[in-house]
Amino acid sequence: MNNTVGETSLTLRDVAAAAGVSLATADRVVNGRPGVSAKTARKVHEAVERLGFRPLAAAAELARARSWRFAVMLPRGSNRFMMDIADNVRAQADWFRARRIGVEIIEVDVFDADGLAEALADLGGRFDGVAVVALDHPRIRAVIDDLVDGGMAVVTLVSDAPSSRRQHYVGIDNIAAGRTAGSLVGRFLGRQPAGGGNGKVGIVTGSAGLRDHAERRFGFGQVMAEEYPHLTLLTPLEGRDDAERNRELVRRMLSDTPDLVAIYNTGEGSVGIGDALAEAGLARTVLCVGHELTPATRRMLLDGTFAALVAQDPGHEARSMARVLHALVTGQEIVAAQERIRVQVILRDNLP
Amino acid sequence: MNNTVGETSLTLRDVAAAAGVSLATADRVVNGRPGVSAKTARKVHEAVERLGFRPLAAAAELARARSWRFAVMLPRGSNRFMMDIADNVRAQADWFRARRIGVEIIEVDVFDADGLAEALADLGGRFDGVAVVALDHPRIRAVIDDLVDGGMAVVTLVSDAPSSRRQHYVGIDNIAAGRTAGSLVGRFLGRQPAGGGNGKVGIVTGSAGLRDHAERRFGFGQVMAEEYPHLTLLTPLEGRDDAERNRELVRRMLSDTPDLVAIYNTGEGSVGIGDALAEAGLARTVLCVGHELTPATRRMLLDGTFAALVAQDPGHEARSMARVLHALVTGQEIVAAQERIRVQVILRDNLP
DNA sequence: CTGTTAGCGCCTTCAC
DNA sequence: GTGAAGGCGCTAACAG
Repeated sequence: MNNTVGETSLTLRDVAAAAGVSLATADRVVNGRPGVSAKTARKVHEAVERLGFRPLAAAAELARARSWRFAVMLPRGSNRFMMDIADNVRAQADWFRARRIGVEIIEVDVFDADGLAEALADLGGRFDGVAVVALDHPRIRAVIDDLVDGGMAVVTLVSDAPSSRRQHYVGIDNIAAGRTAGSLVGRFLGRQPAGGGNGKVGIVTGSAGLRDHAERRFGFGQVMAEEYPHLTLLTPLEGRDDAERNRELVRRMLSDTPDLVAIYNTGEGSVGIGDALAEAGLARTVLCVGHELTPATRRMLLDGTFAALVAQDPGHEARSMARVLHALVTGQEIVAAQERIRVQVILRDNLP
Repeated sequence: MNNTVGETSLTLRDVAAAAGVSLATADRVVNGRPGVSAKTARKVHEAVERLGFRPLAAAAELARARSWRFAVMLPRGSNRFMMDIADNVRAQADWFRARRIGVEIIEVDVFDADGLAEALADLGGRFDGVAVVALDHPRIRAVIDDLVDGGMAVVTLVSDAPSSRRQHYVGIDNIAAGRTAGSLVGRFLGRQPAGGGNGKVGIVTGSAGLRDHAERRFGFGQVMAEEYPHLTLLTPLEGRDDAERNRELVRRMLSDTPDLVAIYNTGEGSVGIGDALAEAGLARTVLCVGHELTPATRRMLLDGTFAALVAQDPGHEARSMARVLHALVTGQEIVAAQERIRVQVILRDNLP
């Protein structure tokens, strides 16, 4: 076991000397640029291995002397979580500037695939990289693939388009997130239902068409069916992530379902659910689990209206997006473990 | 709302010109070095503000042309979690090398305050920064303060020494971690005890003297007393984080306590608990919550022996330690949000 | 296919 | 207290 990490500075010049070639040739080999004979390349590679050379990132960055332009496409005028992402991107201004990266945040209407597709296509040529909250739609896939073909680095953010050739997805596994919510609901209710009856579980979702919400519902349903068959899932109600609509939906749900024991919200607008429960005097009686940490959900976690939240960290996502795009355009390696976005469980006790 | 982040390259030379001074003077002001009159400094600061200048990190790093030495002090021959930290430090070899940082991992006997103190004192002068799994002990505090006075950057890792003048703590809030474990146990058991009796909760801990374990027990006890008074906590048993000892303790606990409903392990060696329960045919009957994700706890989470784990991410901690030490020695800013180590809740469904 | 050379933006002597 | 000049390690023109 070697306990010393990171050796003393060894420069490309040393490698070139060891391989008996010029600096420029060594550089070409190390960076995989063309114009070097196989034999020479081998000599250089060997020297690199033998000496254990790693280029100094700072010198490479400085010498490259070029700047980058990234675009971040977020859903227009939407929910708090997306605003958090945007804020976290802005909070990285210094980080970007220190790397000569200019970032433009572009707002688009995500629900409209054609609009998103056009806005994306419009980016071609003007940017070196894009992060986009995607829709898994044939048109979107096609545009993403065109951009990638055009040499642009493309990462999807929060909502993936797995069928496209995007280089990376910055976001959580939404099926796992749904399963996690399911286990929390199931375990918190207890395996033996207390009240005698078997209990109904209501589901509030943003829109049946959004991939992330659909995946969460799927994961949630899986766990319920496998592990908690005594609980009955009600038909999901679509509130479009809007608190007001959610409140109306839950009001009706409460009057229609006397044996409602829990509610799971796959998206935003949880505060409407809390309000409806409070009106009915059922806060802390009906178990609630939702997604994402916002001022509203934090408050409802603290006052017990929500028992738990399943969340992703917008700060981590914004930073990961920046690092990944930067690594992609500069040809650096991506540290997979660092960029894996965790499915977090937040209780009142581990609120950050 | 400004949607463009990170402007075009502006160099120190531009700032110097705008302020009507030389490059060297502008540099002195920007880096807070002495030898500049107040009036000149003001002119430069003003130009920096007006133009919105930020130094290019890569150029600064390259020009500084100096290397650093960091030491990482970990408990000797200890548990899996510490090995994970060490592995993650080694996995960053490239990151360190790219910044001219040499890292030495030093193993010490943590339980021995005098030995740790000596080993730490021994570092003076030989390193620019240290990360240490600390003991909150007067001697340790004194040595840390001496090192800091001597110009060394000191961060505590996993276990803090809050009374010292260490610049940063890389680790979780252990009271919050204990509270989180308490809420999980309480909620998973159900507010109304099912079996008629009120139920006993066993506690296995590493050593009463370790600050992190003590804090976890404290947080756990708080939640139990406040929220689940119907549950009775048994006296904590010390198994020194050893699986074999833990197995013995739990065997005895099971025969002494017929109405045992749950076990909380504040430390390592959870596998011994699982073994004892399996022998008694009580796995998945007695609820278990423990700490840290290892191959053993992962397996027991998957087979249902453990219901949940409260964890911290050793990869995040190793990277955070590296970034923080680097920022401290190079005088860069620390991104607090990025370095906050989260108290994670891991269920079978959100296993990474 | 290979080598030479002039910077990238900042920091650090050294001289004034 | 201030300025001039060289160099950090690598890249990208340009020659050869």
